[in-house]
Amino acid sequence: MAKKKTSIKDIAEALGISITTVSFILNGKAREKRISEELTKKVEAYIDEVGYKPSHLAQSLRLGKSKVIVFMVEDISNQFFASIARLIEEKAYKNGYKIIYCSTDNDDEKANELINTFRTRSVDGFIITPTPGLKPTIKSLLDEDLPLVLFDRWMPDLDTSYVIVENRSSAREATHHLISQGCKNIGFITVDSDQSQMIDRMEGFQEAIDQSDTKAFVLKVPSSAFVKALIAQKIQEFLAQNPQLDGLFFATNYLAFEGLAAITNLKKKIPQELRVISFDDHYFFNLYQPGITAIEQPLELIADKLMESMLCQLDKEPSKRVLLKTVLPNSLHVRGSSLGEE
Amino acid sequence: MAKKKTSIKDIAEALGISITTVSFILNGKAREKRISEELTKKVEAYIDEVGYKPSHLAQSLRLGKSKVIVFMVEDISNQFFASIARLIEEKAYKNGYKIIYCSTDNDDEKANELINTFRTRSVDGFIITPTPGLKPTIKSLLDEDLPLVLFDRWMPDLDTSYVIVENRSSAREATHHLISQGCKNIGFITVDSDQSQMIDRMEGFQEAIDQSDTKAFVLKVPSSAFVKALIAQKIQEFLAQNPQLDGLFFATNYLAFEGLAAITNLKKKIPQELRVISFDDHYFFNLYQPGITAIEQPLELIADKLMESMLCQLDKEPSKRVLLKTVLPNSLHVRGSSLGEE
DNA sequence: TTGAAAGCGTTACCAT
DNA sequence: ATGGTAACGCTTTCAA
Repeated sequence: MAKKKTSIKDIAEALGISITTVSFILNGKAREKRISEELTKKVEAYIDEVGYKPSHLAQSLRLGKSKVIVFMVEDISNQFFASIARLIEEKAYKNGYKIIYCSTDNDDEKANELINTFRTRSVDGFIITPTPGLKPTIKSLLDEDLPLVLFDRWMPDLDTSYVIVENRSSAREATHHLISQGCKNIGFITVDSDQSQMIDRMEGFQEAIDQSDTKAFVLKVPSSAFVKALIAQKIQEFLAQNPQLDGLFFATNYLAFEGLAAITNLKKKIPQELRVISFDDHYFFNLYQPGITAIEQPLELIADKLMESMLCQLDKEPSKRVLLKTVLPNSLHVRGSSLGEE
Repeated sequence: MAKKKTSIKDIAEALGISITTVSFILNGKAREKRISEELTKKVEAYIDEVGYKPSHLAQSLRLGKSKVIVFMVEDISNQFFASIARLIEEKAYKNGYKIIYCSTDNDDEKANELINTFRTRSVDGFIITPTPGLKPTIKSLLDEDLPLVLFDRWMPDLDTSYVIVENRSSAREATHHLISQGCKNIGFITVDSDQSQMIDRMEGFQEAIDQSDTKAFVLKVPSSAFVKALIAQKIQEFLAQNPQLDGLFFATNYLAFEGLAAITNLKKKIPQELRVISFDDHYFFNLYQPGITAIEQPLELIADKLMESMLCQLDKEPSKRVLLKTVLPNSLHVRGSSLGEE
């Protein structure tokens, strides 16, 4: 079929008019440039006929904008990130943007490399879940005035736009809930990392503990142990070593998944022997028997704010950009797993 | 900081040499073009110093390849597609390709629009989970010699590269398994759609039924009912109307999720009263009590083959491309949910 | 051993 | 009311 792609030049030649005229018509400037109705119609008809589509590449090169946003997360296959990906996709396409994704695995080196691949001005903006080691790179992005929104975590000493949730207060509230259900010895299971969201959750937990006469036990699963089987094993050991535990708070859902496996292995009854709660609600928690109490992040809102924060940078001059900083509330879904017997 | 981006021209000027020379050195052709060691070193040092990165955009325009692959699936937030996304990402980046994703929602019109957005030669290849209505568009992609790999489903009367799994035989095998566990009345729950993979699964189910003295009950959830709550309701009605059912085969995992909720609502015991099996294994199935027997698609292999099929088209001349057609085997994970009492 | 220049497909300024 | 043309940043052929 169509061997050679039609270009604006071909159209101009075929119709015996100039490239400029075609371009104007294509860009809806026919009126403005006072090109005759008649010619406009003719050109439009021809464009339709040959099915011409302008080259994004050439447009990007010329205009200096690629209409591409990079969505750089820890792991795109993680349900949380995948859901956000789905939600921002809609909004992005609606605004003429496409999304390139990539996963960092929380690996600084890999993340740095990826950012450097993209900063090659082939990309208009970055949405990133940063790791602490990314600070210099993020800073350089900022220096280059590249639109940037951090999410899930942020960098307290960098002036960036971000969308995060109230990790600390939600963790505190959830811990209070466990305490109110009669827990006296609560285990907090988190990852051994200094990502801001994890630190905040841990602090919220500690705050609640400090305000009560509950005992706290903390397990930080080393990120080196990040093979599923190993996580489960670590948790199982932790549970076995602390038989007095009557409550368990997982800092994120994939830890909870492994934890549930461990609990099942140990034949502990939820919630009778162990009350369980997790950060990051998941479809699964609702289906599990008993339902797992969880803190739900407002996905839709996060996605909304993410794109809003991005778009409001994309349009404007670097000088008069507004860096939206959003902190969103979560909601606690109380299900069977955390209820004390009454 | 760096206000103006450095271009190859800036480098040439700064060093008082020509653009060509810089370009040659950048592209590792210094040797080949016999540019002096000395100059090469100098240029490389300077490039390092100013942190120059070539513009992908300009390169793409010049070379006619964007090094971008579109990954167009039904729904990127679906765990299956998200997992594949994660796996092909690795291979793509390793080969210098980036991935733009988009979700079709199985909506022909939306999918068509998306494809047309991309065919604008800003993209080097397409990986697509097609819907039947996409045939003309896919055909036109083929006509334009755009590298294309279908997956999850295929289009029997189109000569394309694809990666699919053995839906029919796996469904047959799974059904046989249910029968061997004593099921006499098996319900098959699928979506009302003519996607090839769903048809194949259904046929596999029927084949097994036909070879036995088992009775089959089929529920096709209308895609119009695709709100989660509605799916669950449809399934619940189906179960209530067919109390004789002693086995249930879900054609895909999200149906199973809703089905499990329905079963829980009806207080049916798995597997004592109802043996359950699902297509598309999921992390969740292993954790659920009892474990849900499921057919697992070989994700890694699918991703491997997907990129292999893509890359082997990307490199070659349209005329001498090989269209890889891959059909991969699944594996049945037997868990508690399908075991007959003995 | 190096350089000039054409060209990829656009847009937009400046002419006419 | 239209058209010529430079420029976006790069690769590559041809010349020197």
